[in-house]
Amino acid sequence: MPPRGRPRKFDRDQALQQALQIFWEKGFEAAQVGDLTAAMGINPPSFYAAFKSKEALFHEAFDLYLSTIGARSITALDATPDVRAAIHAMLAASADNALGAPRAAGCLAALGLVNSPHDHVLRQRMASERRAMIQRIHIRLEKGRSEGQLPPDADTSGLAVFYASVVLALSLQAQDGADRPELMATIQGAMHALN
Amino acid sequence: MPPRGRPRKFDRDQALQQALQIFWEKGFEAAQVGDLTAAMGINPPSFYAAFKSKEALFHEAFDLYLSTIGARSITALDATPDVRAAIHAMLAASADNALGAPRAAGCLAALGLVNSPHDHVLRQRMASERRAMIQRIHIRLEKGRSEGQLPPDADTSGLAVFYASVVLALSLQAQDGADRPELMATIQGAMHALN
DNA sequence: GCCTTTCTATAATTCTTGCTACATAAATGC
DNA sequence: GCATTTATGTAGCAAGAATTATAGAAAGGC
Repeated sequence: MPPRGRPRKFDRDQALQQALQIFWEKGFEAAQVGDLTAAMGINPPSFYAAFKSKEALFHEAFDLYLSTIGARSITALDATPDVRAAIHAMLAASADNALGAPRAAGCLAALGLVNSPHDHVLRQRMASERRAMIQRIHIRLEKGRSEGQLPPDADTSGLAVFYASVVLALSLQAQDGADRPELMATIQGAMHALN
Repeated sequence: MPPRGRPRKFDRDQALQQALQIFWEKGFEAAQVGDLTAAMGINPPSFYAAFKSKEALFHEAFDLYLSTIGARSITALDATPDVRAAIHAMLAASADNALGAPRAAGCLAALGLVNSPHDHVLRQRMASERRAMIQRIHIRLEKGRSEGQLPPDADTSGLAVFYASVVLALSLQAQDGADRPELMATIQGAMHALN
């Protein structure tokens, strides 16, 4: 049966996607509620009734980002059999995401709230996501080593930190308007660490 | 002869240095005028009389940053004879700057105003500084190649983009609380691109 | 000594921005 | 039909932040 009161005139999921675009393009702070409601096609009261607050909306939008856009590089990392190819595929997916972002915004997880206070909840969530990325890369490298694709004495944890940093750098470059060849040059340079 | 009216009770240069610390630690937007005046030990009217506006003050503080802190990596880059050692010295200087920054803020030029609108004057100045860094690295690599320290077919412009991106990544990592060993691992990984 | 000039201190003022009150509309359940 | 529930739209509130008005203080010039 349908819910009790007057039904929504807008689609919540679609509005969330619009909100993600705005957050991604402008960042959390620069995206103001007026921008969001305009893109979502709703008014402030509907906004707050459906999403609680700007911060809560960002959490939801970020969930959506991770499960769709962000998941691509993780999939590339885990689903590619050869470890070098896997790292390359992850970096290529990151570059694609950065280039496909609205107004060259780079990765939302990489750059989100970078200039906010350290104790900001959302900032800490971004940082925690970045740490998780280091972990994922480390695990993948360890798997590659155990399969004999890397030398036994490879510094996998150092390499994990390095490749995570390259993902961040790709986003920063994209924000500065770098094009695909420039990002590819960065990836190519980074791949030498595995030779 | 001394200037006409009542003399300042504070030292302008010293106040500027304090302001730089605050901007560096918190970023342009998060550093509010109250934080700045508190650190500078002055009141808002003195602040505005001496520095025009928060934005003008940031310009001055950034000048100071470039000519002191930022200059260290450029000096390291230019003053080291061997090109590989020069790149390594530049990265090490960047890591030092990032680690020495107040509250692990990373490089001011690398991360400043990253989440601000693209048309913000200060943001564009940061971006322009980052582009200049790519240029400097490129020139240094070209010099090294002409001196026979790099293979004749080395992709110096691609490598320049890559190493500039590593500088950015070091700052982002430092903001997330990375310690020296982690930054050194990133540098070590990056150095493989020159082998 | 007094005028002019420039700085200092307290206390607003103005502008932005996230958020909400209020009145109204559209659905369900009895 | 009427009460209940939930959504919409207009208009505005409240808090925060950059900036300034006003009065008074400290120097030089005559």
